[in-house]
Formats: sequence, structure tokens, C-alpha cells
Amino acid sequence: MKTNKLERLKAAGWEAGNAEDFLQLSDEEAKLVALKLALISAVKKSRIKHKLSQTDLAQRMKSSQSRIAKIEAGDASVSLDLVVRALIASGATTRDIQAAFTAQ
Amino acid sequence: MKTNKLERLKAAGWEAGNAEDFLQLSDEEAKLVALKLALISAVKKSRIKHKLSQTDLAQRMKSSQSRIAKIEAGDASVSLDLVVRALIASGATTRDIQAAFTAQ
DNA sequence: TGCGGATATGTCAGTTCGGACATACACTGC
DNA sequence: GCAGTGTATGTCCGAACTGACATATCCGCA
Repeated sequence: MKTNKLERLKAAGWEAGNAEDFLQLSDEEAKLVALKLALISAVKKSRIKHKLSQTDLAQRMKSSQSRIAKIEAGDASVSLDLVVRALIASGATTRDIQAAFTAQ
Repeated sequence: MKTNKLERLKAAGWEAGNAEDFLQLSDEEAKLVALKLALISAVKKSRIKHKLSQTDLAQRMKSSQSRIAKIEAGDASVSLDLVVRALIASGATTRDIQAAFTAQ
């Protein structure tokens, strides 16, 4: 996915001056970003809480330390999928995940 | 991402007889699947509620009708990312998303 | 029966993502 | 100073994902 923001704005009719669509899309984009940030924050919190190093968590989810670092840094190459996987693997409960949502 | 389940089980040490890791991963896998299903269900519900056809929703999120169909069918080629995008684009509020989580 | 809108399924080429590796940086205790 | 542990950053290539298109199926409705 992940066409970049500029392309998305363009696609939304920015150039045609369609302000309504623009705002709409911008809002949706914002929601997604907020959600991702909330989950990222939850991952780090959960990992620390469970006293895991990035390397530990990486092993748990068959990933690598560098990727965990990227997750927590909000790197663009990390998908929501992976963030959620990390959150689950870090030992967060379903309730914790809900809490992450509520937090935003 | 989305190595298939068999590969994941293998990676978890199934062949080496590591039952603990196996159960662990299985549980995490289950959580992820449950989450995805809950969100998928929410997408369909939200789309219908807002009286949108799959084609409408596809246009809103710059995707295609066939992909929306795959989302709602829980097709393996669909990522959590896309499901959440669809959910947001369908007009679901942050609260609706939370509700989807709670539902599982 | 035939039309039209909505949804489902299969395929594919282009893009994005992911694990792995190398390497750098930060901090702590010795 | 330096060894050890934990984290950050950049790159690469194979795997996964995506939009688009073609086509099929379903379901009213005239």
C-alpha cells in the first residue's frame, strides 16, 4: 500500500481544488497515523514492562533486533501488521490492545 | 509478511518438538487472526451502515472493488493495514474501531 | 427471459515490506 | 580504556501485498 502522502493528496483531487475530499482524506490519514502511533507506544511500554530487550522480542516473533528498533522508531518501512504482531508477541493482552486504542 | 501457518509452525520449532514455543506461537497467531476477523466484520458492517457499495468504498480509498471483496472475504492476500484503512474509509469512528476490538 | 447493479474469484506486474547483516552509538561496570 | 549489553540506522534481495483488469455469479425487476 503506502502511496506517499503527496500522491494521496493529489489523488484526492487536490489539484482539482476539491477541498472537501482533501479534508476527508487528510482526516482518514490522520486517524491511521494516530492509531499506529498509539500502538507503537504500547509496544515499547509492553516490552519494557515484560523486561524484554529488543533482541528478546525479536526472537519471540522470529524477527530481528533492527526491525524492532524500526518499529519503535515509527520507521516508514513498518506496517501496522508488524506493529500489532509485536504488541501481541510482547505479551500484551487483548485488553492492553484496547487500552492502546483508547489512549489516542 | 504473512508466511503461511505451516511455515510459522515449522519456524516455531514444531519439527524439533518444542511444544512450549509451539503453543505460544499458536496462541499469538490466534489472537492476530481473531483481531483481523473482528475488524473485517466491522468493515462490512460499517460499509452497509453507510450505504456504500464495494465500488463506492473502493473509490474512497483509491482501491478496487475486487480488493474490497477480498477484504470482506478474509482473503489471505489482504493485510491488517488494508483492513484498517477500509474500516476508516468506510466512515467508522475511532469508537467503532475500539468496539470491533472489544467484540472479539 | 434479459438487463443492470452488486459481489466474488483468478491472475499479474509493479511496489512495499521484512529478515538479515553490518555498523555505529550509548551506557555501565570493571 | 575497554568489554559487554542494548539500541539505532542503512542497505539488500526475496517474499508479500496491491491495484487493475477480466470474468463469473447472484439477485431483483420489468
